Amino acid sequence: MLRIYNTLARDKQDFKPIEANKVRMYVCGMTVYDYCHLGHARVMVVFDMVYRWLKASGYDVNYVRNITDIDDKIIKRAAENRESIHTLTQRFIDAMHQDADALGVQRPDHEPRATQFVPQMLEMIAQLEKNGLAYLAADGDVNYAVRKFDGYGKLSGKSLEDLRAGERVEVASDKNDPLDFVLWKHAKDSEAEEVKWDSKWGKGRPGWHIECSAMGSELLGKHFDIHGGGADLQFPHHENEIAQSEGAHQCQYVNYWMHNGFVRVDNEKMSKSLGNFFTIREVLKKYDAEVVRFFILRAHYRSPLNYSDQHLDDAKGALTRLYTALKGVPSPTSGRGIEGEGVVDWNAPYAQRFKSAMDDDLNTPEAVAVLFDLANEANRSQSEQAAAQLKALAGVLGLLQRDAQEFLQGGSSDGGMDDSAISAQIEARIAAKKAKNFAEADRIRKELLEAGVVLEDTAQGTSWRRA
RNA sequence: GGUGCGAUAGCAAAGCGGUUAUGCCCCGGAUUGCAAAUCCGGUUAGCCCAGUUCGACUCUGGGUCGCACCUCCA
Repeated sequence: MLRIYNTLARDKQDFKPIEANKVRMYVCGMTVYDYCHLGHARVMVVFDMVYRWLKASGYDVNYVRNITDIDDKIIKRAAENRESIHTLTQRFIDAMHQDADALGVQRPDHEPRATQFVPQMLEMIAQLEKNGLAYLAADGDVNYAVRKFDGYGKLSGKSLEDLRAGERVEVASDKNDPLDFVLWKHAKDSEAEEVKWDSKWGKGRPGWHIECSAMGSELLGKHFDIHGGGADLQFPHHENEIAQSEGAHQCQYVNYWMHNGFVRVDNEKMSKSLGNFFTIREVLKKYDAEVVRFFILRAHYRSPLNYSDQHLDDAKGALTRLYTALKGVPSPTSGRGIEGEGVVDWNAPYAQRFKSAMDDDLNTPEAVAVLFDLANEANRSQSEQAAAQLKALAGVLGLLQRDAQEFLQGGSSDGGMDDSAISAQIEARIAAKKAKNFAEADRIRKELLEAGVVLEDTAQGTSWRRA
């Protein structure tokens, strides 16, 4: 049975779906005004892994990951670029998809954009107003009256008193309570028509938190199973979502809240405000996308993950070991089902270990350790079956699905020797070896090594890979 | 200041009240013309102080340090 660490309970709990065999899951996605960085990569990969594991466990999953395409930063960036917000957001949505695809992230079932759900948001705000939880402030904004909602703070474990004590910012004057947050922002004259929607409170645009509440309930219902996102969204974003959804619908919003840990650089959170971030595409210039995915899944999703070249190099070496064990195993026949689906015999010992690791709060480091044990088994026994099992299990994590040779020999584009030049050198070396001219053979091997090519002589002949 | 999380070998990273985590690195052996890859074996752990226990890296208490949230952030 799957157990999930539920932020709401601060503990691991048995996962029981609301509807038998079905899981409804929502994850907070990106605000699209810039390229995704490694922190975004982690959310996408982590919840992709959760999505895959739920499906592999036999659930029919409805996975929603939203796109925030209206927001202060988007408006600002569009103005700086002198382009429409639509042009700007579309460009970065496309870029996000490219990055996600590269990392082997499956598309969610729905990727709703905030701008397409404004009517639902307005409806929800009206309901909150009706329930006495929202009010129109003097400045024209509609705010949420935090004090009126009983359970405020239950997710983040904060009390209103604690929050007040820690206030660091000058309070916006027109709020009844400093902790109240905006549901509807009134339009300013200076703003483009593109960012204004009509409402009964006047022209304006939605606040950030209401997006997720409205899109979540529209696509998944008022009460759904899993809601995920980065740990930094726990407060205030997710706390506010609960206040909105439960305040409007008068029922439980989400059963399991999952939060992934941060990516760090030099032990500090990678973030836009600190400016210490690396974009996905930047990293992919230097490292294979699967190495990056493996690097992420090798750590537990709730633990901090330090980024450095050394760690990526290490991940690359480890992944190389797995692929080496797979040499000669054909790629899965394409065309049907999920990668690895139908191939895994879950009663086999390694598969059982893998499953219990994954069922224990998605313990991918443990699951990956099983992969290495299986690689050892495959190498030792030279069993094609073991290798096939390795590939199938790894497939559940979205790993090891490429042809081993392609992975091991890939990366020629960045200035290395091309494949035909390598083949020519290998032929020359074989000739030298036949003539017992080992000095020449070793010279060629050394030359290739300096070009980043490692040779391996086997009974079947000489193979090579890139270091 | 409030709240929460963490501290495991050279690096990274898990489980577990007693029995090999795992990967990279390092050392020895097998294999190889020599290598590489692979296999076999080995070295290097559990922040500090108390307590519980026959026995603690694992449980409890205290301390120290680190990180995060309390402001937009995945």
